[in-house]
Amino acid sequence: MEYSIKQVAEKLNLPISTLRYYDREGLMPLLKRTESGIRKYSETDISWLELVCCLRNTGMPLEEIKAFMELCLTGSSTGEQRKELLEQHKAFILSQMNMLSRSLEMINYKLANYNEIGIFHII
Amino acid sequence: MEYSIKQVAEKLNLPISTLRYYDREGLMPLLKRTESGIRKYSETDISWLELVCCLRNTGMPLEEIKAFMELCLTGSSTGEQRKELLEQHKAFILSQMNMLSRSLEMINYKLANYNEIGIFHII
DNA sequence: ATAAAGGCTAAACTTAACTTCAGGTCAACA
DNA sequence: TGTTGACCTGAAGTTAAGTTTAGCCTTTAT
Repeated sequence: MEYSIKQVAEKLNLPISTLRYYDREGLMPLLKRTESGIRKYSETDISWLELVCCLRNTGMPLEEIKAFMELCLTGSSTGEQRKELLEQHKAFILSQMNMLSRSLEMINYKLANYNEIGIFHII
Repeated sequence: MEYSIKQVAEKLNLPISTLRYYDREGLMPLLKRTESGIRKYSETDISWLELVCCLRNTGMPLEEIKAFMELCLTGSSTGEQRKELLEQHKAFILSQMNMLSRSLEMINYKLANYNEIGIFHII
């Protein structure tokens, strides 16, 4: 099954302009076109895009995602490097989660103050 | 106790340029200066900055932080609004954490594949 | 008294990640 | 056959959040 850019945009909830941008930036090296130049996304393209979104949403820069992709394209010899890259990003995500929960604590503390009658000091 | 911009930068681990930028953007309305115009940060300024960093690190735009600050300055009548704003941001943080843990799962799944001998397919 | 270290400003520059625009092509259907 | 809707490109514009630069002033230590 193949999908038009519009269908992919709806499926992944991304703007069409972003899909074109990712392609332009070389993040979709396997993406095929019709003779007349229209993009046709395969299931594999979509899986790859899902991974791109996952990495992007968790703060990996497109440059790095591209580097990862290039490792994938190079073949099985890069397995260790790819693993290393994902491990690093995993550590990054864990530290993000950590920061979020510390911030959450701070905010809960503020909110608790707001709930005590009359405690509305500055900050 | 009062602090110079350099001391604050070290304490909060922020570049001096960022501290000046925050001030320039109106995020430090209570910040005092010496006669000759040098910033002197009070303990309160530092607490406020810590909150700013907490909100900023968790994805709140400076514009919104500023809006929150202005509510704080307006006084106790804005208690409900401030509470509402923090509650919303709390919900945002929770959804962030959610996304991070879903992404973590995906990455763990990829990593598990890398650990199985010979499974180094594309993507 | 003077030099070094630290402070100040306004304005320009940077970066990532998109989005918008202008102008053109393609495909399907009434 | 023509018009409508979806697609294309290259180039320019946008936005947030800073950073850098240039030129100048102040404070402190020698």
